[in-house]
Amino acid sequence: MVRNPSLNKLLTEGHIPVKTRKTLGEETAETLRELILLEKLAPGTSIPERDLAELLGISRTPMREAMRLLETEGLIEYTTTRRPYVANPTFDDIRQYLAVIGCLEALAGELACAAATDEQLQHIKALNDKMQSASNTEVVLNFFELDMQFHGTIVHASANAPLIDTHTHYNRRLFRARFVSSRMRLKRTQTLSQHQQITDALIARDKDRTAAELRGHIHSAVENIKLAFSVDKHTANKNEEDKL
Amino acid sequence: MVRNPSLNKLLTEGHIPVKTRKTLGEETAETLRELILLEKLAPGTSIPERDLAELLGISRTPMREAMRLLETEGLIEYTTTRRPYVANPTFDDIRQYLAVIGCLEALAGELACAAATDEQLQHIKALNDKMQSASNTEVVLNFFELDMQFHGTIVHASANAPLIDTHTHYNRRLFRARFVSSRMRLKRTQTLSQHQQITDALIARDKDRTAAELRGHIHSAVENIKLAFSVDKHTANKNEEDKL
DNA sequence: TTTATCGTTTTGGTATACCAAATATAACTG
DNA sequence: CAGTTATATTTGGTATACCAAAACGATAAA
Repeated sequence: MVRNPSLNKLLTEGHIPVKTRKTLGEETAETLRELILLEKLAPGTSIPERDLAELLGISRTPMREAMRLLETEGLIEYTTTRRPYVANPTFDDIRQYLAVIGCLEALAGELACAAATDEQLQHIKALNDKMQSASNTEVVLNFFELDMQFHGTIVHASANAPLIDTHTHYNRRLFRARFVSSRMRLKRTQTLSQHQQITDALIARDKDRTAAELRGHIHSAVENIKLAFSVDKHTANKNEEDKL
Repeated sequence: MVRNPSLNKLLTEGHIPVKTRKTLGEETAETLRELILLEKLAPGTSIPERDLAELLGISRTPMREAMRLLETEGLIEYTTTRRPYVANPTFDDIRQYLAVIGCLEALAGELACAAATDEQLQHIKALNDKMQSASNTEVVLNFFELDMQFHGTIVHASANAPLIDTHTHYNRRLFRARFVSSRMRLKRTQTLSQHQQITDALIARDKDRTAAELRGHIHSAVENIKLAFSVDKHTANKNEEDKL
């Protein structure tokens, strides 16, 4: 806190938004996360603490902290002898993640029906509109970004902090899978119509319908990713053969 | 790994269950967690790294690691100036946790209907039977233990590792609340009848009914904890007054 | 050629030292 | 005496050193 009593009072009363300072380890976690999600660090890569710390010009202490953080997020795993490496989830892992995130988003949708402000609903609607109209003209990455934002905004509208937090974690584990899936534009019309249904249900503040729509949406995400996964593995194997 | 190739083969083929060695930080996290859940470290208590490390006879490094772990579990929080203290959730926080854990358990119940082995279902039934018959004779703590086991076993039967993990985390955040609630034996007959319904639905492997029963069960947990919370706060205030 | 053995190097775990920021304490001033 | 300022102490963040375990590599034996 601040020494000055009168200033301190201001802070205590919460008029000024105070954000806790970020530690070097947390910042490192962010850059590490980006490296992993953008596949600068490919799945399965082993990541010795020293090398990575040196690479980023920091000591091992905050690097370890960052790696521990990413471990709880499921982006980094450890061998039985505690050697860290970038997680490389199987399709079955991903299906499990999706089962959970589906249930989380359904809950979020339910809560959002009661808790969302009109502004938030308008924002969701705006995102949906943008996706609907721009689906053909926009480049793939933008569409993907919009998709993530759409879901994220719904979850935020639930106003349930731990739910938002847990959702974020699962989203990170699924980032690559969703990205790959989105890249191949599978069933985009289906995706768009589902988004439309979700948006409508939300604006009507219809809990059950919103939850059901979100559940169905994630359910078809499983199918899309399954397809994307098999294609991806196939090309990966071809590359392997090329190397041999 | 092991140096000997033939031994190594055994390990790789997974015939021998290999558990990754626990680090001192993780062990410390466990003891710390116990200290917090058993209120040896009361909610709100500030916990300086050095003191606590010295208390447990270890250096600050693993202690920091442990505290970081408990932070992600929500048992430890940090002030804006990064001073750690034992989390002290409000009733509203707890309600938010319960909303999430309710949805998680409902999902687990659904999955368990398809994934559970007959042995697991029998185990769940056995736990329920034990609670039903022993509810009057057993001491409070045993009843509480059985209750936790009952729910935990259902979640495990879902065979969804990340779900189990996330559920464990939320359970820890709710441990004290549930314990306090359980201690005052509110609506125990209701609890027992709900457990019976859940067990029946599970054994019938009826997804929808299981999910619905679990949802309802958690919903009444909110009511119980709400009541317990107000009583607890009241006595706490009385104690405060006693001190003055 | 394959497999076991031994010495070397790498790597994660832990303890410790140091610093800057934050807190507590004392001195001071209106 | 309330409130400010200056000083001392505590505390968390980071870097670094050291150790034991693990991985590596070369050599020897079957």
